[in-house]
Amino acid sequence: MKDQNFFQKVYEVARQIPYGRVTSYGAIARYLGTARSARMVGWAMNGSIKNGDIPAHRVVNRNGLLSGKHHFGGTHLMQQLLENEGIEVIDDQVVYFQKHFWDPSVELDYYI
DNA sequence: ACTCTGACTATTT
DNA sequence: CAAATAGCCAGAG
Repeated sequence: MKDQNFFQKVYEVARQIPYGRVTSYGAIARYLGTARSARMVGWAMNGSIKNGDIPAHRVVNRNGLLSGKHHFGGTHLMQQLLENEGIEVIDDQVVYFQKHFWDPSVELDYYI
């Protein structure tokens, strides 16, 4: 097992994202203590696909843009999933992103 | 052991 | 205000 700790944490947090909510890579990274490793969060999400059970579609960049939609295999699968959860997505961007934003550092207390 | 890359973010031009 | 650049960490070749 090595330190997949990082990935593991990311997976756990991502898994705890409530239905109809979205968060940003940076928010997760910050929650994990590695605020500057937002990219790593995305990398972890990449593994989350094969890992499964990870609602990566609820994780977008800090702008609410579906940056990782291309990694979802499909074209607009990510957008469709979000819309299916009641999140308005226009032009690959989450509308009222701030309103749907879910900050793990705040909602999940400060530790996992 | 070294280098490159990447689903980001903040800053500067 | 929009676009370009740099900084950043950690995994994979």
